[in-house]
Amino acid sequence: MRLSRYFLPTLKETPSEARIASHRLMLRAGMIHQEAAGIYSWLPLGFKVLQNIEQIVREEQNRAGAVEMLMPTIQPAELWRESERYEAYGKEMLRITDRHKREMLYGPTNEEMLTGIFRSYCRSYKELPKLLYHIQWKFRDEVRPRFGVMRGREFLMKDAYSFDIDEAAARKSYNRMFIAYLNTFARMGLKAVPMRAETGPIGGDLSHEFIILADTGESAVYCHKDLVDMPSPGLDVDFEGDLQPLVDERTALYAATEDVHDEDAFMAVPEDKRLSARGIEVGQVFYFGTKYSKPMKATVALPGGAEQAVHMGSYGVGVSRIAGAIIEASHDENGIIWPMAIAPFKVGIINLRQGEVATDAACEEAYLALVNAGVDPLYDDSEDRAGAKFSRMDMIGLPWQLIIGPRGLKDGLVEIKERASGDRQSLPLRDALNQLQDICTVSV
RNA sequence: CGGGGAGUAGCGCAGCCUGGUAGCGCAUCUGCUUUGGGAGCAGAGGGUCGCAAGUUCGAAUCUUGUCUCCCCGACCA
Repeated sequence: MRLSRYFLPTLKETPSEARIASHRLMLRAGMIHQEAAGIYSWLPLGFKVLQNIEQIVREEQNRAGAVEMLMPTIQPAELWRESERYEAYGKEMLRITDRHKREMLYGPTNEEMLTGIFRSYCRSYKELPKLLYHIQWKFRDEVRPRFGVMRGREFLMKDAYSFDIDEAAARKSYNRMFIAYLNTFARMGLKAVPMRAETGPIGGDLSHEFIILADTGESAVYCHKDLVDMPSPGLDVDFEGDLQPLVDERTALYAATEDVHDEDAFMAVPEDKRLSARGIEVGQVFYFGTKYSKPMKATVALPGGAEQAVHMGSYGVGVSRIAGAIIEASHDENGIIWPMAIAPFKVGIINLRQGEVATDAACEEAYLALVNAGVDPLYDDSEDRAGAKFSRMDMIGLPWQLIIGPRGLKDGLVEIKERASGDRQSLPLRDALNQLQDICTVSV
């Protein structure tokens, strides 16, 4: 993509309303545009990031055996009356009345809706288990939205729902999602620690939150240090096999959010292994048994003919929130530092002297070569001065920069700069292109 | 929802106390010079001062109401 054709409205000055790094940088890098408190448009650069996150989530859900579908944003109130959550949910639920005076709502979550779908079609234990998910916008009318997309009112979320015959079977579904989440976050370059958590308004008695450690985290968390660097299970996990040992390995050590923190248990952790920090929740898994299936009569026939309410779980990943969370976990004073898997473009080409024949030609050659290699670089072909281009490229955080100017070309050289380390090397254009192609092909 | 703060040019702000034809920096446009870390000089364009009432000869400025945004807390993915 040529910058001159792109829509990248970067800001030199920081909008006054943004207080934390990710919010500031998302506004400055032209990723998002605020429409109202907690409601944002996703501009092209931000949208690419969002899609990259979404795609990784989708691939890992599919790998774990979940099946994608799509439910609407608007739901009828009746469904929520059945579970008695229509009144219980309170003002966080955005309620809408249509032209026929029917009560509707903008969905804050979809347990009721999918339970409704399930009971319409599934009558026998033979149809279990089922594990379905969708990626959809949701709305919770937070009293006080803040931190940009990390705590917006409208947010993009992946939520999966499992239906099983009993608790033992439900736990297997729970484990699938648990393992899938570890791989999902690892692929995004995040170190997410599963921690025991409160079940909240969704209800149930088994739940883990997946937490990214960051100084600006929303809540205090406590865990055993070894959990932070424990490697992810890996993409070759056999989801049809027994996942319990993998889950046990990660739940044996102490890890809890402040809501369920047990100081005595934490003190049992060796002192040099105790980690108390702040964290950002990027995912949560719940098992809640028959909380919805019972009142909503989602039952199946057992082999003997008796009716049994299905055991359910739900599993969320905050897709839009992760965009902010990654920046919180990965930035410096110059701007964002995208992990390779999430970066909106993997390579940025900087033309240091737009209009100078040899420089333009070299940039053009580099651009076309990378495009043809499937790399999708962002080529800064603007008339801006070198300094402005360096600053902007650093701010938007593309992992690799290819810097081409007359000074280097005189000796037949260009520069490659790695955003994360700041390391630069001078080399012939051919070599630079080969190197960038290798890097981008291997890690994608 | 309790407490606090702010709405003046695209962005960041001053002016308000003490009413009298609306300003600064950045950005934008034009010209010249410059050209490897957010350039310099000269010139230009752009605002019914959130909205609505009221006081006054006269309101960005004073009064009342209202809307929106932000911060702290409670709540939450």
